[in-house]
Amino acid sequence: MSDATTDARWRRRKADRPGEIRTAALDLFAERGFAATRMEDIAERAGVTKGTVYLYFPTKEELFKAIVRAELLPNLELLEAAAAEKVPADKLLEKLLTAWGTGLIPARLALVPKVMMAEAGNFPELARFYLQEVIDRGRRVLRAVLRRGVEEGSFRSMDVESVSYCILAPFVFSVIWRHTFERHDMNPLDIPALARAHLDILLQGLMVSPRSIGGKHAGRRSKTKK
Amino acid sequence: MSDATTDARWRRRKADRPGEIRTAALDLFAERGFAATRMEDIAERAGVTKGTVYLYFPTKEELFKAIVRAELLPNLELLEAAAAEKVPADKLLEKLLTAWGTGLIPARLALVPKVMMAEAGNFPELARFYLQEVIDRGRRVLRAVLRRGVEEGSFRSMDVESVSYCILAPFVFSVIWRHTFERHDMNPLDIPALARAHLDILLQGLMVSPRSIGGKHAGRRSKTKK
Amino acid sequence: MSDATTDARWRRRKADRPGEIRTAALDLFAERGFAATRMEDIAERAGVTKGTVYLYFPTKEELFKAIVRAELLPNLELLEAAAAEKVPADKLLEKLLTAWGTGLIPARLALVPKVMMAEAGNFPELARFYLQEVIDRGRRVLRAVLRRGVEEGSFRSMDVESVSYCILAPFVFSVIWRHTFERHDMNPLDIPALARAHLDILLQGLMVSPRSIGGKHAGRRSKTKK
Amino acid sequence: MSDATTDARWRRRKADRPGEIRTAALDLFAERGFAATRMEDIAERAGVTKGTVYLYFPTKEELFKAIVRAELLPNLELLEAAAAEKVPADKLLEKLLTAWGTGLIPARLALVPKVMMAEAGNFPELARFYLQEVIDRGRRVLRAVLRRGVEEGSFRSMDVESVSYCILAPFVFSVIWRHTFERHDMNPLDIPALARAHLDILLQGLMVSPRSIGGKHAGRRSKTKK
DNA sequence: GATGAATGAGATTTCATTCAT
DNA sequence: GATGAATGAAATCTCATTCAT
Repeated sequence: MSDATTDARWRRRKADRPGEIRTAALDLFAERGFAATRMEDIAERAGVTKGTVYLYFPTKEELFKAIVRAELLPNLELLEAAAAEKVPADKLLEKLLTAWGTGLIPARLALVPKVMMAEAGNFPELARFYLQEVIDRGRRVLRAVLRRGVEEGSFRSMDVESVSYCILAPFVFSVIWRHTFERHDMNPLDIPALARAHLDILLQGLMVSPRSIGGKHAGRRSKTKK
Repeated sequence: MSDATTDARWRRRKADRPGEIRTAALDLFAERGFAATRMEDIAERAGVTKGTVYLYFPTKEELFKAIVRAELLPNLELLEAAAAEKVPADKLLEKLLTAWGTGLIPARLALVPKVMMAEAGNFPELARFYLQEVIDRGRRVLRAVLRRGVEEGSFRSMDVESVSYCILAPFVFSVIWRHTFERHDMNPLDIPALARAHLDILLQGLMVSPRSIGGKHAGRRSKTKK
Repeated sequence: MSDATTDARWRRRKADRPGEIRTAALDLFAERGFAATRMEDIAERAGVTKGTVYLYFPTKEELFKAIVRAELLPNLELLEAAAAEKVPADKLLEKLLTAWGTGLIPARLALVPKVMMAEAGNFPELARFYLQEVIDRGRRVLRAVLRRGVEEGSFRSMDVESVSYCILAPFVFSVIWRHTFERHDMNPLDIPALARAHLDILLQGLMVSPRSIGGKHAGRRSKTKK
Repeated sequence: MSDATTDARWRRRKADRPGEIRTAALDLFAERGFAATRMEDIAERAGVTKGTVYLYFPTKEELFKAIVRAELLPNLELLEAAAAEKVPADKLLEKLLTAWGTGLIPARLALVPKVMMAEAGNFPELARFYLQEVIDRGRRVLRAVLRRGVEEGSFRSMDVESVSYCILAPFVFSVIWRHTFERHDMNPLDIPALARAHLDILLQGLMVSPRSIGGKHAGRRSKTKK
């Protein structure tokens, strides 16, 4: 409207408009859901006007799909990197969970899954696509690590399919938690502690010869045993 | 319009309309989300018309709140029952996970949490209410069991707060999974197997002297150890 | 609808349902308007249920028309009585205004006009009907009185048409006032005082030889005059 | 849809949309009442579509309130102007009534009061607001004029409160009349004649030494007296 | 006669989308 | 490229009316 506005909108001319819009939209979709998020809200958070969003994305649905597609790559790269590591399986598991616990894995990474969980019913194709391109691929990596651990003799024999879910579950859980209840919770989730506890249980529960890991509560077995 | 239709609408008068509507609505909310569910769809699934829904629930929001409130009681009763059991902590844990794995805990119980996860951002008060009345209470029960297990000498010392989340996570995870990806998944989640694997890992991971449990893959430690 | 015999039989045993419903409806129509009044509100105020209203009046519109028709008779009777009086015109005018000021003319009588004023646009035929059967007839009576007064030599020559409106206006005005603003007004309309003032002005303003009337402020002319 | 339509809807962009919508709405509210007027009708009369109305007014109720607020200023300005005149009270009264009679006071001014009378029951706060900001203020001006007339010696002693109502009544009455019955009436209200008759009665009725005013029927007292 | 659960047409309101500027 | 006024389809919600009991 005013000159100031006009100036402002040109000030960031070089900025990545589509990226900014996707980011704004993803945040809002995660917070309110796809249907409850208005295009105008997305535009506002991205610092543009409604019309501009349509300049880059023909429909709200396409915007959503673009987000999922755009977030796909970082996910896959992370998976690729994880699979490439050539260390013993138990060390790899420890590394992954530690990366999660110490915040090396960015929390934003989980926003698409969070939205996906709520909207899979309304976007079946997208859900199928996501399931195959990200989730199944991730599970395959995880199953391979577990199988390698068994072959290496460090892990007990196990139902790798089910165990892979057990390993993923607390991660998925924590993601949802942070985006749903944390804001209202008195005692917010202590992710590092959760990661430590999870790792401890897993190593104790999966390894043939459990070994102690560092931490407040972990690895006291010998002591306790008397 | 036709006689048949006219007859039909008066035939089932004595039925529990509010209950039927709540059930239909909860199913749809879980499937599509709150905003994406039309009142008319709810009515249709409940076998009534739009107007009838408004006869019992003044707004869509109130319908949602009524659902949460109505589903509260069964949840709390289940919790109460779980807490009342006077058996060793590890037996109790086993019992709970077996109940889940064998379908004794109805899957519908988890629909409200599923919807809550998607809608907490839009219904902050309700989220807070649910968090306190169901989730916090459930966590307290679980923590008490874990603490008792430690005191009884069967569980290792642990960070009960974090461990309680690790125990809950696969349950929550499976709930979400079934309502989001299962329909598109080639290999649907094997809940009994997941429950067994989870129990195995937990007992191995938490107990001072792990004991064998029945199952395809579980409890081979002693053999292997040797 | 049903035969007179049936009506009569019930009238003795039970209350006059149609009358009660009309009364309740008229009150609400005057308070909120026709469109803003719900059939259920009418039923409730009449102490019956929705269905019962439809037992006596096929539609909301017919209920309104029935009210207008039912209130017609008392109005006409009042007019007839007024016209029948064989007294000098100025005495008659005084009598009428005194009747109004002292509450001899029931306030309810004006509810239909009040509603009519708001709804004439939506019920053109009814408005026309009311205009002819009540209003025009009333004006004719009033004009006759004025004309007689001029002929009798007590009133000045005048535009009887316009003067008849001037006489009616404060009455109509007070009716509306009471049903719109009085509830919110600090100084509610003092009808007796208004009637006295109106009469004073009229007699002073219309008569050839004005005469004093009783009252706080009225009839001080002679004194003031010197 | 068609090209012509598409063109048309962008053609008059610069027009004062809110004002046009308020004007259209006020006309319809006065004609049919608030509840009986559909937003779509308002839009149509304003030459826009439903959605556009909501672009400027969040709800139908707010539109009504905006109308009342917007019409407030012209009313108050008129009052201010009336009060500012420094002429003898009887001259002022004459001037006012003549202004009304000759159409110098626009009839639209009375639309809000007309609607207010029908809707006061549904908008109590607005009624109270209007009563205080317009009506009470208007009455105060009128009472001051009357009191000044008494002090100046031109008016008889009187109950200024009641007399102020008597003066207002025919004006209010005529407004309602025109918007309710005139369309169905064979003999439409002759406002100039009504204003003349009213002024004649008032001057004769209120002044200590009545003076003749020009007009067909007025001021024949001396002749008649004879 | 009386009831009130159920209906569905129609109102208000929302918001994704369009397009002249 | 960017804007935002305008649109209209589709949602929520209301309520006059029906009819089995």
